[in-house]
Amino acid sequence: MKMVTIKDVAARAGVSPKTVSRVINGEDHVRPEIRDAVQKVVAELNYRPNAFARSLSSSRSYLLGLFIDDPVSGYAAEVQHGALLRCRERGYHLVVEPVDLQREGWEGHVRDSISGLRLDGAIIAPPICDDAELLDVFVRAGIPHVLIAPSTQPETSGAVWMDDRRAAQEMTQYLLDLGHRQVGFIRGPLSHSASARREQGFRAAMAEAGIVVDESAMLRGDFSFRSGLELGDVLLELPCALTAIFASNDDMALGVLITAMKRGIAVPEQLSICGFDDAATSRAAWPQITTIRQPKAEMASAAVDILTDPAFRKQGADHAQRLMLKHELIVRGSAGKAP
Amino acid sequence: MKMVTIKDVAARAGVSPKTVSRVINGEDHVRPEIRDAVQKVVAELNYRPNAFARSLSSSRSYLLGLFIDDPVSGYAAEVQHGALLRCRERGYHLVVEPVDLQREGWEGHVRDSISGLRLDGAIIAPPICDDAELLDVFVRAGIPHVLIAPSTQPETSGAVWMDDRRAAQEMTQYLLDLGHRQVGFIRGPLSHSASARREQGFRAAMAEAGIVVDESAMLRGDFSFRSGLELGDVLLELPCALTAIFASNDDMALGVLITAMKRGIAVPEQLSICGFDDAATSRAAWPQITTIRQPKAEMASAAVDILTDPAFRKQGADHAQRLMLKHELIVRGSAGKAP
DNA sequence: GTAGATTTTGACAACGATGTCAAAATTTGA
DNA sequence: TCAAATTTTGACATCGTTGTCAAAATCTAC
Repeated sequence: MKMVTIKDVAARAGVSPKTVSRVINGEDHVRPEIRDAVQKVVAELNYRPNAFARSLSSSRSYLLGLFIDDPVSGYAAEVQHGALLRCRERGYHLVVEPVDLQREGWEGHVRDSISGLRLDGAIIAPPICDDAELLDVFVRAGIPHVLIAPSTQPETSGAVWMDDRRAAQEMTQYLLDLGHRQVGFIRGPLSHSASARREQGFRAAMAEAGIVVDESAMLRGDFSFRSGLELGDVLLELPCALTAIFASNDDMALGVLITAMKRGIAVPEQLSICGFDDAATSRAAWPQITTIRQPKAEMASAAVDILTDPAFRKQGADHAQRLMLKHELIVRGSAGKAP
Repeated sequence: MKMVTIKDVAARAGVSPKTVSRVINGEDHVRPEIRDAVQKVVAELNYRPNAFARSLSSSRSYLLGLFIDDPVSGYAAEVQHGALLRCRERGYHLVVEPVDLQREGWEGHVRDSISGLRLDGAIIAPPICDDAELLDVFVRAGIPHVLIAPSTQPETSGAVWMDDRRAAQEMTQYLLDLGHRQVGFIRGPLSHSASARREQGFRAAMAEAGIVVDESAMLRGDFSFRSGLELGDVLLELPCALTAIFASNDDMALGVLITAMKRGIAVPEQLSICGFDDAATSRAAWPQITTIRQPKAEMASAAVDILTDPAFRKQGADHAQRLMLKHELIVRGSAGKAP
């Protein structure tokens, strides 16, 4: 197919290609009447600049990379969507790159994207945003990058996050306010730093209420539905008779819910359950799960904003930017008054 | 950051840039010893070709577009992942483009991707792969494209799909074999062509068994959890006392399941439920939902294969390729013997 | 050993935009 | 009105690769 080039537009508008370029990029120093004329021709010919030529010439790619561990998860999907929409608004495109740190050769893939595609910036999702070796690849390549919900915040990286600790604390407080005193907690995997912060929040709220946490009711899961199923069984066998279980993500909360159902335990009448994430599944269950909404899409859009902000781009990756977004406690049916 | 160019490699290997280019692209006509020498230098310098320069020069972008309606759905995630992995194997990158046909300006966005990024090919997911206007944009642009599970198969488009009709027929037969005679069916939205084929399969199996379908037990949902919830209520009020309900996707099946639970109806003892899709949620519920596994990732990989197949690329989009993949009936706990 | 066929190699010109910088046009100030 | 200051414009080189095509090297057959 014949493509319309900047020359075609220039010829038809009776100006030089450079002038057309100026109009397209909204630069100064173009007389209004010429600007209008050029824009008219652009519209007429339906001209679109060739992204490759532009990138080659300007050494900007208008491409952001989203590096993510498990692109199939609902979490990933929401993050991606948030990033995608904002990219579009900003005239950028998004390239999604799955990174499996367990697999040999991940570094090569990441390098390929950075060097081959000349990414203008990178968004790195949890949990891989906590991997020092991975971050080092970006730092060494001099690519501006923003971490989503990282555990530590390296000087050289931007970051967008929410207060997991505080959110977990609020959720725990919510349970305490409902009269619960025997509360079990299911931690997430060590690889997810957020899960540690959630645990801290839980402990803080309990301590504040003067309740000694029963360590036998603090189990570690792996964020999977199955582990919720299994650990729920363990918790419900406990002699201390829990009246509430707080799982540090929704999939596990769902597992606990199903386990309770199998055992004929009424939720929330006999047992309150709450989760964390506001995953799609938390709404699919019955009763729907009381949980914490993470601003997933918003974190991603914010990351795009940071990376595409002209001011930020100018000063380079030195002034890594940081931003904390708000979470929200979503009350649904799975948690109720203590029996 | 200083980038390594093909010239650097050429200089160090003592050959011309063109020869390096030949080695990199695996072309013929390079003496083995030179090939090896060049490859060694490439490894030493950690050279990666600049994708933009390459694209600009060769008028190939090594970029495929995935055009999708709702990128947040689990379906989308699986399709995307399948495509992503295969793209990587083939040295391609994937750009995901959400397309909202309801929104003014979608055509402009699609055109932007095609023209601006010079996509080498496009994968179009359901349900938008059934929109003639959208397809026309690709056809006119002369972009090879493969439709995933489309309803009709235009001559100018490739397609990858599964046999929805047959799958639904098998599922229905499975219910019939379990002794069910009063079976309700929840259809999908008209916009999803697959849902019509699933309905046909259901009717075919019922007809074959000599059972007259009760039209009042054939309701139309919109593939959402909520509609399963509501229509489940309607079906369970029916005087004909259904012993099984076949929802044409898992989210709706889940809705029916929850409704049954709320009403104290035991699944599968009193009511069998089955779905379609093998969505993540179908495993999260209890009992887990008996369903049809769609080869989502496989369809996407196959689409990538078609688009990146050199033979296909050479002969152009004229020889649109077609491929049907196998589904699988997944027996879980939500369907059992008729009471 | 030589002519001719074949393979291997490299020089050079694209690809389509933007950056640089100097020329042309316009405005300003006296 | 003219010189100087300022704004607007375009010529040209450049980004890093690949396509084209002719030159150089090698092989084949007599």
